[in-house]
This record gives sequence, C-alpha cells and structure tokens, in this order.
Amino acid sequence: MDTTVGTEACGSRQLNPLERQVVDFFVDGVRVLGLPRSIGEIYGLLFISPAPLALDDLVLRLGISKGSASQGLRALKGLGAVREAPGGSDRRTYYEPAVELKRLVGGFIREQVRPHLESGREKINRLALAAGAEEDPARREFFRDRVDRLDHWIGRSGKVLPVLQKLLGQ
Amino acid sequence: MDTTVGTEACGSRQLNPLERQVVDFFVDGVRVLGLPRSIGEIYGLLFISPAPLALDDLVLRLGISKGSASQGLRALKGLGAVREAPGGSDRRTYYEPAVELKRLVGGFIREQVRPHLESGREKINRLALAAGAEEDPARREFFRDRVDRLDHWIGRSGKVLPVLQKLLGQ
DNA sequence: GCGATTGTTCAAATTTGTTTGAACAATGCG
DNA sequence: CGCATTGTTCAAACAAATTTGAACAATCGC
Repeated sequence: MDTTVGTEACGSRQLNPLERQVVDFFVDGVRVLGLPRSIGEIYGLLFISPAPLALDDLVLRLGISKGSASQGLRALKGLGAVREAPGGSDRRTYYEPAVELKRLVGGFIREQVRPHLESGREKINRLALAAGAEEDPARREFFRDRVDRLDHWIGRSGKVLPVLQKLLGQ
Repeated sequence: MDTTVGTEACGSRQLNPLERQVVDFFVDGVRVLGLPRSIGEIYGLLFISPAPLALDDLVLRLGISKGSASQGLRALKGLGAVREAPGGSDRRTYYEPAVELKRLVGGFIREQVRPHLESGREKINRLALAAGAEEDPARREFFRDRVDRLDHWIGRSGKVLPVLQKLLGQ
C-alpha cells in the first residue's frame, strides 16, 4: 500500500467522465428526495461499478470521509438500496446496489413516506378534538370540514401508495 | 389601527391551539416535500382561516418577516396552492388556499417533479454517449445495461405521474 | 401628482443540515 | 492473546438553505 497524499480529495483515481456523470445524476436525484448529497454519490458510484466496492473504495474514489461513507452506506442499507455483496473473499465488506426500481421505491416509501403518514394520522386525531371544542357553531362546522378534508387526504394517500408501488415495479 | 409592538414576534394575536396544530401539521408536511418551513406555516394558517388573509395578517399572526411572507406567497401561487381571494374591498390582496388534493398534487408535480424528470432525460442521453465510448466490450455492455435501466426508470416515472394525479384527484 | 400604504428584492444574519476527523469499538489473523 | 485492519460514533467545523430587515418600487385614494 502506498501512503501518498492523505485525506485531501483525489489522491489516486479520480472518477472517470462516465462515473462522474452517473454520480451527478444521482446526487441530483436524491436531492429531490430530500436525502444528502453523499448518499447520491455513494449509490451512484456503486450503480455504475461493474464490481462491488468496499467502504475504502468509496472514500478514495469519491474523496469523502470515512464517516460520510459509513453513514451513507447505513442509510442506503436501511432503504434497501444497497446490500452486502456475497462471497467477498476479503476481510472487508463489499457492497452492491439494488437496481430494481420496485425495490428502491418500496424502501423509500417504507422509510420516508409511511412514517409521516402515520404521524399525520395521529395529528389529525388530535386536530379533530380541538376543532370540536370550538364554541361558535358556524366556525365549528368550518373547522370540521377542514379537518375532514385532511383526513381524506391522508386516507387517499395511504390507498394510493401500494398502487404506485405496483405501477413502478413492473 | 394600532401600532403597538412592531416587528417582534407575537405582538397581538398569537395562534390559538387549533391554528397552532394545523400550522405545525403543514410545516411537517412541506418539510417532507422539501419546501421551506415558512411555506407550510403560511399555507397552514390560510387553510384553517375561515376568511382570506392578507400579507400583513400572515406577518402578524405567524411572526414571520414581510420578506418571508411575500416570497412564501409567491411560491404557493406558483404551485397553485393559494389564489387571490376575489372581491377584497380593501386595497390589500387577500389570499385563500386551494384545498383540493388534485390541484395541490398537480401543482407540485408540475413545478417540482416534471422539471427534474426532464433534466434527467437529458442527462441520460449524454450518459448513453459516454457509455458507448467504452473500449472493452464487456464493460461497454454493462454500462449500456445500466444506462438503459436509468432510461427505463425515467420513462416509467413519466408514465406513472398522470395516473397518480388521477388517483389522488378523485 | 402627493403621501400613505402595500408589496418586492436581495445582501447579510441566522438557522438548519451535512461532513469531517479523530477517538473508539469490533473483527479477524497469526 | 496482541496487532493490524476495518468500520462506527459523534462533537465540532463547515456548507447550504432560509429568514430577516431595510431600502426600494408599485399602487391607490384623495
């Protein structure tokens, strides 16, 4: 092993143009989903790598810190977007991406969407209570209508998610 | 009109508990969508207000700055999530929320989702080029497959959006 | 038109969220 | 075991995004 350079960016192999483009593609992609940049970088590089990569590879090639790589991989595992590659002869753990849209969408919905729907439902229950406490009948009617509407939104979203998942997963 | 207090938070009427809860609900909601907090606050207060509100009302009741209120209203108008209330006798412009899920989802897709799909398509075209330039046939085949997959993702997403919109909009 | 009111803009301040890096824990090998 | 390598944690540094506020523009009634 050589010990040239150190922590600073791009010691040995920078990304080649294709890799660069793919990484950027995913950086933008995860931005839309509200996930941090490093997660897009990691997934992007795994996605375009013919062979699985270990944490050190990510650190070296992306020029990110070990901490970022570790946390990013953990998050991606949680989303079901990467898995450990089987049979790494090495002592290290190698990762490969999940590339089926179905799986990716499923993981995102499970981890990022459903929890919010749940907590939304709870909040709406409390809201309904508060709305019912209004004295003035006309205003109470109005509040009731609004809360009903929220409830309806959440209910519909819950219904639509599985359909969405099925449509994307073919 | 009185001129008590000034710019500092909560001079006159703070939010009552119901309003507080609704505002918080939407603050969380827009957070998930990657929109700033102030947008959730503004929409939330409009949503639970029986009568349309003007910019000054939002500033006063939410304790946010005029700048935030102005920018937030502009963004919400862009999303089709609020509109100017008709017939305000006053000199001021009053706003009311759009409360149909269909409209809200439609606006979000139009403003936040479609542009990213578009730019994604363009990036993939460039990617395909870069992938084709690979010398080694096996690697080229692999890259091709990956890029095809991305293309497929984007294509499918574009197909699903209208369905999603229709399902949510009933 | 003039003055008062309403609304916008944007650079600076603030807040929020991400990344770093060094200390620490875990793991496997000899 | 003891050492070397791999991976994790988390407080501090940093970066990105939002909010503020004050200067400016637009609008309206008189």
